[in-house]
Amino acid sequence: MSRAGAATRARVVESAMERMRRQGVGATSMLDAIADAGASRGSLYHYFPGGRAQLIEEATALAVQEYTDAFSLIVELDAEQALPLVVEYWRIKVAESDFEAGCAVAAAALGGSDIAAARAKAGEAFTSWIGMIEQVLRNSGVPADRIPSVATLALSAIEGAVVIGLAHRSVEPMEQIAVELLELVRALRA
Amino acid sequence: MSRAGAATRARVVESAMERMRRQGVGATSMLDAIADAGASRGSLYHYFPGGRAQLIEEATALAVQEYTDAFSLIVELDAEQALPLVVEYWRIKVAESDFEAGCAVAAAALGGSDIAAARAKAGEAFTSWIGMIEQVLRNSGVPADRIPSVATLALSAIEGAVVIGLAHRSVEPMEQIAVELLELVRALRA
DNA sequence: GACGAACTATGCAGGTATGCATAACTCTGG
DNA sequence: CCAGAGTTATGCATACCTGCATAGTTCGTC
Repeated sequence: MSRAGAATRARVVESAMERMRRQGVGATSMLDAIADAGASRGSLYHYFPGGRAQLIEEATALAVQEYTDAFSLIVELDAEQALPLVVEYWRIKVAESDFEAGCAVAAAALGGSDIAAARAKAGEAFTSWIGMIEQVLRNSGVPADRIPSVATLALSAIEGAVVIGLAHRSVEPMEQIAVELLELVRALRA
Repeated sequence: MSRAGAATRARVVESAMERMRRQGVGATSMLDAIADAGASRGSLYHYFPGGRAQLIEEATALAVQEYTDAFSLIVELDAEQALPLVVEYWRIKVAESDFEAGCAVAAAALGGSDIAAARAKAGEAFTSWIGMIEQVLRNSGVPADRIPSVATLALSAIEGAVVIGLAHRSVEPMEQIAVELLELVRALRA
């Protein structure tokens, strides 16, 4: 994988991630991924000797990294600043897909008992994101004993609002939970 | 479909719903469903002339009805009584599958653009459930202007907590959001 | 008990997915 | 220029799924 190969490989993984967002893990095939990426079938077992399971796992890892990068800055902020950023991110991402694509990590979490490795990666990502939200809550003066449960509530609400938003073809759920989560933090502020 | 047929047909739909909960829509095949239900392939196009799309749609509708029935009583209750019931329902349902099966309606919402009909049904169900939660909030003395957004927050958090709980193989997310949602309603009570 | 409808069982065609093998091409370094 | 690793192209075996057709069976009704 000297030069061109790396780009092709990355495109295949990205295509798989996109398919997962739109159709879920179960309906995401390797042939779809290479077709979207404009790669040939020969590339598949060259780059992914572990077969489909490896591709799905890498697509999940890519999604985790993409979202984590996008949100890495929030740990410096308080809830008043961070929450609108996160909600706006998902608002745009869901809307620009015309309400066809959600969160690839949630898709991995809901996949079958094949792809157990990808599901485990999704779990680790959720833990990490809850940790980041806890930092935001600390920055916001939320009492320490409430921080873990409020952080879990926030992440759950965001993931759930994306699902409901897709079904409703609307960003309203995301906007509503943003308002309420913010009000909650304000009420808890010491 | 005089007598035996109705039971067989119902078993097939239920098997499809269960597969959706465990593997998502995309990985749920008609052959899986009849295998689980102990039916023969001949039954398929006899009962479901609309093919796979019809089966998925009916499985989604069955899930909607099952959950709606289970929660129909909460509209008489206040949040203090209703929230533990709903969370306990999902806590048990997820745990008894050994963290393999989530919400079939969420699975339908995250399915591909085939099964658009099932996705629409999921959207209607979410709307209906938000309405039921709104009634609970009215019963609990929550200010009227906050009721829609708090209801959306509650449903989003429940759906999201199920997803995260599956990934973590834990019921803790569900328990944590229950605590926080209850605290939120208490703080809002007039 | 016989008829007819509902139901079940099984086979086939077409399409597609995975996993692998083999061959051809490309690009780099010597 | 050329040797060789890296990369791409293509074909094949196997298996699965859908959709349909056809035949056999069971059951209620008359």
